[in-house]
Amino acid sequence: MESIKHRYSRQRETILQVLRGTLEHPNADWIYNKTRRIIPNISLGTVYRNLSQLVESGRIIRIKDDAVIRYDANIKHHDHFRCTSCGRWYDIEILDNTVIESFNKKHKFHIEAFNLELEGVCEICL
Amino acid sequence: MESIKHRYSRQRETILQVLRGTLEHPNADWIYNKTRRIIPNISLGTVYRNLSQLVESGRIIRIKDDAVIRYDANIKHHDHFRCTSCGRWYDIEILDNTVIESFNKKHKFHIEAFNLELEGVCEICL
DNA sequence: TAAATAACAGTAACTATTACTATTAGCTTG
DNA sequence: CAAGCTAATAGTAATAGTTACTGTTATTTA
Repeated sequence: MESIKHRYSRQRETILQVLRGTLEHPNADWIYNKTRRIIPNISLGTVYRNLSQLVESGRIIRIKDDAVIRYDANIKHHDHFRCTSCGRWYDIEILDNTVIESFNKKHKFHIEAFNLELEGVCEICL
Repeated sequence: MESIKHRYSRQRETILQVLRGTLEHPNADWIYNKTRRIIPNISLGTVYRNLSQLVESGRIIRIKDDAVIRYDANIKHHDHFRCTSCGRWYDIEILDNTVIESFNKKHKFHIEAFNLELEGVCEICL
């Protein structure tokens, strides 16, 4: 990762700071609106392009809602839990590499990445 | 599940047969085109509506690509693996309920559903 | 400090999905 | 089994999220 040559841009760094400054798992539009408070004339296209670049360079990760793509600045492996009652997203830990490695040993697949999404009811709502 | 009252419709049953007849994990548009060979004037909206109903009633499941929703007629729990080289989707088994149950015991979350997606390189491509 | 070009803002286009409307066709009940 | 109720339909318009395009700006490098 991070092999692609990217020039510095204030827009990209601001987007990253915005995302690092929240525990929500926002989508592009949320990030766009927050970033606009800092760079009022930033364009939505710039947000999308930079989010993709940040994913590409491994500085953030993508998570997938039913339809919308959401982002997370926490790049160490973790799983995601969505509360069906309040809609919050949580970072949780269930899967680790050992599960994957043992699968790789048994089969002729080579697993490079995995994404686990859970849903149910969170502690607050219970 | 299957508590909702649905009238019979040839369109819905045909869609289900089309999906049961493939091991691909097609999206709505693919299903629409296949179904059109049987019911030429079926509408895309009908396909979407029925896919949602079939999910609702537990006869099929949804899986999520980066952007597009895909469907699977195999409703027994399994995980999905996508080959980054050829793009194929595979049904595989890694997670089972015991992993989830043990998590539920340790935490105050109540997990109701989970979806694991993996990517890497498949046997054929290796 | 000038040339090369990545990144930008602004906007148009695209794609997947949902909503709307008038019509058709399963189901229920007298 | 015919009449009435309304789910489901076809066809189309609208929406939302995302990507592509264009002329301009700004970072890098030599």
